[in-house]
This record gives sequence, structure tokens and C-alpha cells, in this order.
Amino acid sequence: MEYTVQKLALLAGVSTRTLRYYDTIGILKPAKMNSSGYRIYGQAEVDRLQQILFYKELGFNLVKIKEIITSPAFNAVIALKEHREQLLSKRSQIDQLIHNVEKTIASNEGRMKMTNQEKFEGFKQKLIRDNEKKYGNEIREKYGDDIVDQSNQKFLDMTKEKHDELSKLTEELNTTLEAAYKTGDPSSDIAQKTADLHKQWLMYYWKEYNEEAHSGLADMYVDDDRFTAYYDKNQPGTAKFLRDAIHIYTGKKQ
Amino acid sequence: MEYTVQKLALLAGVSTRTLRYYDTIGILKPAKMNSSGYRIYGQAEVDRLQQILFYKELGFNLVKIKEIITSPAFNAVIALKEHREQLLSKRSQIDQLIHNVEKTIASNEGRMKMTNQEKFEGFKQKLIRDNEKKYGNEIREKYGDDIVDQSNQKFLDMTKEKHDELSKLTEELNTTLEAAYKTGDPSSDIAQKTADLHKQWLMYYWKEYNEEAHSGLADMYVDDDRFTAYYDKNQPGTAKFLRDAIHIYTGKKQ
DNA sequence: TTACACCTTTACGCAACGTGAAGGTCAATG
DNA sequence: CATTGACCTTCACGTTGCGTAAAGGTGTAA
Repeated sequence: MEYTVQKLALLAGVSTRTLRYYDTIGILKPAKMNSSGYRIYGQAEVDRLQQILFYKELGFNLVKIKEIITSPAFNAVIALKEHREQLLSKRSQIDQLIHNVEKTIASNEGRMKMTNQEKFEGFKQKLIRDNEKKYGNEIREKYGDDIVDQSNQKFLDMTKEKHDELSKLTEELNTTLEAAYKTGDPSSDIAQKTADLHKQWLMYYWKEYNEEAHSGLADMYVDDDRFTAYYDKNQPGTAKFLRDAIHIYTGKKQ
Repeated sequence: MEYTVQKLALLAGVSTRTLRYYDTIGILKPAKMNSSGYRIYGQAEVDRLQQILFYKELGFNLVKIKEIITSPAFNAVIALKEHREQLLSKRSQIDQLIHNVEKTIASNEGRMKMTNQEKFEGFKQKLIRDNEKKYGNEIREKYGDDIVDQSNQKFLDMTKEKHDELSKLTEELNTTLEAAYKTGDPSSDIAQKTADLHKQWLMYYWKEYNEEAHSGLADMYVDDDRFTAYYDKNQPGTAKFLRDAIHIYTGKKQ
């Protein structure tokens, strides 16, 4: 039995374009060409196409399929297991997305006060948050995933109430820091109060608290210009002051 | 605060290419261009970018994001709900894939006798199966989805044992049909036995049995050349004979 | 002025085809 | 025998969200 493109396409339920494409990428070449240059497929090609379609239904891409069907059968099992892993991780990604979308729906719907506008307004807070996250990544590398993982997730999971709490806490931290700075003494009660507020504030972004990480972050406040610029915006030296206070608070320095 | 492409890219954790792309597709235009044609972004653009990235993390494509952030907030909730539906259906698709992949792994691994080669070899059987499926689709349109749904699925779910049963049944069907044909009488015992075997054989592909569908399929055996060719390959007239036997069996004809 | 880091536009590449366009081929028909 | 209509062929652009050169202008510090 011999088939032209359309015959085979009809038989297999694919388009003729698909068969031509499979020819050009070399995954399914016709058995021969007739005198007019028509593609002629035979039984072997039908079988091969069946295999291709089978693996395609399992979600493999054509490159993988080519590998599988051109090399010995043992590769198939390996490929299948790899593929299963990929599918599983893809599914958990989607689960995450669904979770986040639902959270967003809830926060958009239930409490309309927290509009998108509000949620994203205030550049400075965002700058800081982004930097926290950025340093979170560095800390993650140093101290392992668990400490910082899913700060983003925590933020998304935040309800309006939590969000308001955070806003208040941020303000309190700022005013307390300003007052503490005026004492000039990082070991003063108010400076230590500031460090404690900073810890609490941090806990909105980090899943677990860890003194070493906290102290490390404080170092980075001085090392990174954008951090420094933010904390020093009213009074230069504030970043350093906060760092010292945190060092004392975490027991890193005398 | 003003940002060039790279500054903003660094801040937001995206590439400069991305920002330029967002400019060309009009989802994020810079606030202005300086005298040399450099893109300059301001605070509003940073905010907008944050929104874009937020929705991107939720898995929206850029067209949808553009719709959401350029039109009033109420669209956002609708879009989110639609998006959730899409994600849910995507997840169940993936669940299907995982299920199928696992079945395939099991059939490849547990019982090595059923290799891919075997599984897909034998063009005639496949041709018939494909035709069954094809007609399945037609029957589906006529009698509703339930009757034929997931014949493919059923095939995938088949274990080695089932597969062997099916092979044996197919052979029995063929030999019985041949013998029955020689009697020349579609109402003969052996012809009716054949019809019954055919029903059993069909049940490997259909979820539910239905006399009308069975009888309809028999008609198609005569109407479709490929079917006819298959059944008539040894003795011409076999397709017709089988059809008549099935008609009697299903009570369609005296 | 030289180096170097930054900026610009243009454009190909990726996956798996869909969708024309422009033009030959084959069988049946008037 | 010419025409029709259904087939076949090879380009080649469009899809999504950028990555990755390439070729060339700009800013600034040494």
C-alpha cells in the first residue's frame, strides 16, 4: 500500500503541512518520490508516523521523539521517566500559579480597598523590598534555600490586614531609626529597639529568622549603594548606624 | 529618579532586551528619550513594570497583561478568573499526560516482551484500529460522546495481559469469521458466534456497548473501502457477510 | 585621544506548524 | 484535445517572548 501526503494525512488524522514539515526536519521521510516529485509513503512510514503520534500525545517534542525512535528501545524508558519528572514539576508550577492567582483574586475581590494601585504604589518601599529579595537570593546561596525561600510567596499570601500591619511597621521602623540615629549610639536602648523592629519587619519577607543572615544583611546595607542611598536619604550615615545596631543586636560585635 | 535601560533592568531583574521589546510592543514605553535617543524611564514606568512582572509571574501572556493594566481595575478580576480556569484545565491535561506516561512506563518496563516494536507492529491491525477510532468519532457525533470516548485512553490503559487477550481474540475472530463465511449463512450459529466475538473485540476499544452503534459500524465495514479491503483480503464478500451477521445479531434485520 | 562601558537599530533564531501564494500534475469530462 | 478541478510542489511570512550577535553612535574618565 502506497500513500500520497493527503492519503497518509487522512489516515493518521494530521495535516499535509505536518507531513511536509516532518520531512524537512527529517523525522519522517517518504519512502520515495515519484517521477513528478510527489512524496510516496509506504507501510514502514505509516508505522513510524504512528510512533511519532503516540509520543506526541504523551507531550514529547519532536526532537525528543526523533531521538527515541531512531535509537534503540532502551532509551525510550529513560526518556519516559525524564519526561514524567518534567511533567510533575510542570504540574507543581501550575499548582503554584493557581494558588497565587486565587490569592490575588481573593485580595482583589474581598477587600477592594487594596486595589492594584495601592498594592504597587510607593516606589521606595518596593525598592527596598526588591533589594531584600535580591539579597535574599544571595543569602540563600550562602545559608541554603530554606531561610529565604518563597519570600515572594509570603508576600502574595499576605492579607490586607497583614499588609496594613507591614505598612505601619515600616513607618515605625523609619521613625524609630531616625530618632535612634540622633543618639549616635548603636547600643542605646532605642537603637536596639530599632534593630528589633527591623527583625520583625524582615519576618514579613523571610520564612525563618537567623541571626547570621540578619547580620549579613546589615553588612550589605552598607556595601550596596542603593541600600545606603535609601537609608541615608535624610541623614547620611544612617545605613552604617543601622548596621552597627544590628550587629550588636545579633551579637556579632561586642 | 531617572533610569536608563540597564539601570531599570538591574533594578527589576530583567534584561535590557526585554525592556526594548516591551517598548516596541507598546506595553512599557519610556517616559522620554534624551538628546541621543536613549530611553529614560521614570517612577511611573517602574511601577508599571512591577505590575507587568507581577502578572507575568501569574502566567499571563503580554497581550493579556496589556489589557489588564491599560483598562480599569475591574477587568483584572475577570481576567484572573478566566486565567484560573485555563490553568485548571491545563493542569488536568498534564495529569492526563502523567497518567499516560506512567502507563507506558509500566508496560515498557514490567513486561519487556511488549516492546515498542511489538506494540506498534502489524500494520493491518493498526489500520483496523485506526478505522475503529475514526468511525468511533463518527459514532460519537451520532450517538453522543459517552459511547466511544477515550478509546485511545482505554488502549493506553491496557496491560500486557489485556493486550495478549486482545491479540488472541483478534485471531479467534479472524478464524471464526473465515469458517463462518464458508457456511454462507449469516444466521448460522458460527456466524452469530463471530458477531459475538466481534462485539467482545469491540469492547476493547469502546467504553460502552450499544447495539445501534455496533450495527452502524457493520454498515461502515461495507461502505469504507479500506475496511472492506481488510476483511475481504482472503475471501471477497467477507465484509458484507460480517455486516449481515452483525445485523442479525443486533436484531436490526430479521 | 584613547579606552571602555554604555546606548541605539536591525535582524536571525527558537517550536510546530497554519495559512496563503504561485505554479506544476493527473484524471475525468465536454 | 482542451479544460476543469483536485491534487501535488516549493517558498515564505506569522505566531510568542525574548536571546544573541552585529554594526555603529555616545559618555566619561584617565
